[in-house]
Amino acid sequence: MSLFIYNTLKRKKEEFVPLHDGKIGIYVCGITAYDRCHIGHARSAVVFDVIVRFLRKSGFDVTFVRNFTDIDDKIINRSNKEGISTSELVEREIGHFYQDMDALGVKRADIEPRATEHIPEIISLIERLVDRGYAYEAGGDVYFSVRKFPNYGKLSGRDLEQLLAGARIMPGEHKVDPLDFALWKGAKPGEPYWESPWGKGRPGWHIECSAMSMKYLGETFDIHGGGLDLAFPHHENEIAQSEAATGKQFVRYWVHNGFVTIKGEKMSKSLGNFITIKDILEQYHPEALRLFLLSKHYRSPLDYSPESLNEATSALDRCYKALFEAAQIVEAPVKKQRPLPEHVKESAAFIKGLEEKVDVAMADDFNTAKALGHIFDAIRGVNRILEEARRKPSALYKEILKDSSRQILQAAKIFGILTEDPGAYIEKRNLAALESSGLSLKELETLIEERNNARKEKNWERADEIRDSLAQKGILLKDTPTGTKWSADL
RNA sequence: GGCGGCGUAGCCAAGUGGCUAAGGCGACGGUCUGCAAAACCGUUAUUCCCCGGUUCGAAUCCGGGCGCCGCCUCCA
Repeated sequence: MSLFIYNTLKRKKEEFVPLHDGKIGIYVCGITAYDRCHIGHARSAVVFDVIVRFLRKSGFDVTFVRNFTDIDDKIINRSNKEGISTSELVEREIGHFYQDMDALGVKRADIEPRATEHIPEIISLIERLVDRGYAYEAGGDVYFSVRKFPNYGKLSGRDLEQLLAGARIMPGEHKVDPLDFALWKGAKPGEPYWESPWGKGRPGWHIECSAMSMKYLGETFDIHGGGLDLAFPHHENEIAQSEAATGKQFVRYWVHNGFVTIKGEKMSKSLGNFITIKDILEQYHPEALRLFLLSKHYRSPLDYSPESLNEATSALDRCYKALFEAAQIVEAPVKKQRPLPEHVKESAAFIKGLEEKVDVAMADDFNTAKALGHIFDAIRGVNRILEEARRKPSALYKEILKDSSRQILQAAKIFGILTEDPGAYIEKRNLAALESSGLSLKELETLIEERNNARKEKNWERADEIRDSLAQKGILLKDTPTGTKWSADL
């Protein structure tokens, strides 16, 4: 199956053909480790996590690199403010990052390089640029001469004159042209520094990604990703530096994810309107967050609200409930071998084709929203089969439900959802509801018994009273042929 | 101001020239139930921001409006 990817460089969807047959190198800009990650970071992480999973499943041998920026102005400022070293701050925040990602089920990249561990590579890349006349030293800094690189602006669609209007030289900078950007920054007193041919200093932000991506993936590689806000200037500068140094195309496909917004505005540290991953996960299941993040195409803006997470939670519950019910049927002893009705066979046949449908959707520029739609269709299919299985039990349902569940789980894998045991998921929700209701299990069971006695005596008033008061506490009662069941208000 | 994107049901959202405009959340009616809940079935956009054009045919292409958002400074 051909894979189509929207390439920011070309501003259109195009067929993806890897540089080396069957192999893909992908580099994604990671975080600057100075603060907790918010939902915007989660989106980028989850989107590329899913993309990498899909590429691997499609048979590609993927090398996935995601960096940590562990030295820059924000890190220095923050560590000064907190009175700790930059490395203490960075270690702490990378620890937080891993906590969040592990909770979210975002897999580690194959290589997770840090800028400070690649100073020699960075220096040699800068030297190459100086040698080729694209960079110059000034006052202990080294700058890239934007005007010497003719293709500058090709990614973000800007020309130099426009850029010049907004560009300026800040105090303390030594650049010759306002358009130029720093490759190396001379150390100010008290700042961390490394020795270099230009004296003590540290790398600029953009150069680390060029140096590290080319080190691990080669001077030309397939996919470079990141948030849309990185397209300019970060990625534009990466292209300029890398291509000026090598004379070769740097990246073949640029992939940018859209922002998470809140009330229609971009969520960002500077606007202060962000919600951290940690905060979200205290209230919602990690898979509900993944479902929310994947519910819209990765390039579009995605608006966060508590309601949207509640919706995602309801949708997730629906899936787990169906899978749980299916597992119950699979385990229940049934002797009858009634033949299966036609519509059950149709549902099962649809579910058999699920993985292929999901793959087709994903191969079209990673259309997760469409793919998830197919998964929900399949869940409805399972519920249809269950409906029939409850009405007219037959041992034949066991196999068909087992198969259907397996296919759904298989298809859901690349999204990192439905990874829990359905029984455990529901149990967890139920216990949480019980706890927040303030009742003990014993008290709840006593109430259920009392209600059932009332029902036997047709004392509906008392029975409903008990049910209503439990409902107010978030516990639902369900009278089934096999007795009264209680559950969280799913 | 320059560049880019978006506007599909009550809400979220897929669909980029032609089969019944996916799916989720919600609402309403039915089946089930003592009544409920869950699940299933049905209803919920004769129409895709507005106006004009191209075409046998447009949500989808083109032109013009209106509205929203992003980038142009650190940002996933």
